[in-house]
Amino acid sequence: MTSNQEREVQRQLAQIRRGVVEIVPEQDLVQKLRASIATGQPLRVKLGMDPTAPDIHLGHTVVLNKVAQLQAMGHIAHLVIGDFTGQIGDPTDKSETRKQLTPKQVEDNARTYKEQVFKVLDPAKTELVYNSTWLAALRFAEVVRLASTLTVARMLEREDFTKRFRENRPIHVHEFFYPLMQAYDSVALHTDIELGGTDQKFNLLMGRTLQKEFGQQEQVAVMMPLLEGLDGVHKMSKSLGNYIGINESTLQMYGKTMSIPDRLMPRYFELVSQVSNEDLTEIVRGLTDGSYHPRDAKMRLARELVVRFFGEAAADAAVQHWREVFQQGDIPTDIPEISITHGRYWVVRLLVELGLAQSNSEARRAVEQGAVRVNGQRVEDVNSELDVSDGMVVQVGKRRFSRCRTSGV
RNA sequence: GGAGGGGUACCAAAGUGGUCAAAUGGGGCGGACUGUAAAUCCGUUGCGGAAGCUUCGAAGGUUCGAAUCCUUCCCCCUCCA
Repeated sequence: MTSNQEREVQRQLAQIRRGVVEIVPEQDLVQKLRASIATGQPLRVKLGMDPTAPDIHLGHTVVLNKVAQLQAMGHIAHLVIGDFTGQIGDPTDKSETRKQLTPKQVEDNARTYKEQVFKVLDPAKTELVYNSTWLAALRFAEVVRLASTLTVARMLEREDFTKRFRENRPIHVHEFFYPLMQAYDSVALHTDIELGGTDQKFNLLMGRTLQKEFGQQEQVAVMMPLLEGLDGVHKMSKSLGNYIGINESTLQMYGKTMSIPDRLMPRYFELVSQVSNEDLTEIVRGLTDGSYHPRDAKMRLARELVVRFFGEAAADAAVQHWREVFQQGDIPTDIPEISITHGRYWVVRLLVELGLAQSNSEARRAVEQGAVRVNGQRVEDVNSELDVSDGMVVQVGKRRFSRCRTSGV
């Protein structure tokens, strides 16, 4: 190995290390990088995606960014659509067995994925694969063999299993198969590096176990931190509603970013921003010693995100919009339009019609609490009847708007 | 297969015949204050334009009246086999 090559190994290693929580084991990674650089063979990087919820958010991009980085170094990525594993669902604290997706749903979700994922990944260096391809083909005898490689005690090392076990909550036997199947993906793909959040540690390590069992070189597990969502506490997830989707409108993206708790700014800059290391250090320092206003940091981040996914022009518009609506309290220009039949409506019903309230009771409460405005005018009386005109703007609280589009003539 | 414990609203958790649409806490939503931040304070949180209706694992039953008592069933947990 030439010294140039060794330098390249160190360069890649240093880059890979950025932002990661843990590389297990790092020594294996070094060896793989050496081999790859010496032979010119790219490493095979695996990232699994659950096809049940096809919307990608910033939390996902933490890992995706890392994959993109590896691609930039010349390695190739296998994006595994877990259409088979998705039937079980990665065991969590609460989730019960998931309902099986139809092939059509999987296909739809996969398509949505592709669109979004390639906003981050390099399509030329990405192979999209479905794990049903190999998992569905396994015979029971082979499954038994897989299962025989590990013990219940080993399974219970997994934190959520231990926890449930300890708390006397149910653990279904089939849930044990999830890590096994994910691990088998690595066998099927001869994976060199598997990426995942820290919550994936157990599964990632299982891949090593199984690969060894199959006489393969063991993969390296690279774990990224879990990004906290808008609430600042729980990890970003769609089901918790605390996410920023990369497919959301520019205004949503900008606005939601602005609502992230201040204290998360250093973390967001580290994990989702693409600022240089030097800038990052500078930003964090400023936030810490108070010389950099957290709001300004957020504006910078919010702008960067919108630029990245939608471009400069969109970002400028988003900034301007945000200033108008939230700093000056105007009605936003770009709000969802709901078509509605022309006519006279009881406020409560109108809110429900427009999707601004789930039920009459909820709508009534909103009015009673002074949260409802029509064209900027507060509606005080629950019994009000309103004539709906085209373009009328109805607002609940500070953030929910709908514009009426009277249908027909 | 046997013995015992348990299933209450978004979550946690009280309630063991009426005063329970169900305490309390968390979460959510709204308001005030702000920077769509944090903290704090206040209100609200089954459905229903009202009368009222439905809710405490499910279905029946006892009762003037049940989340509370009885029966059957489903599910979870523990110990034993």
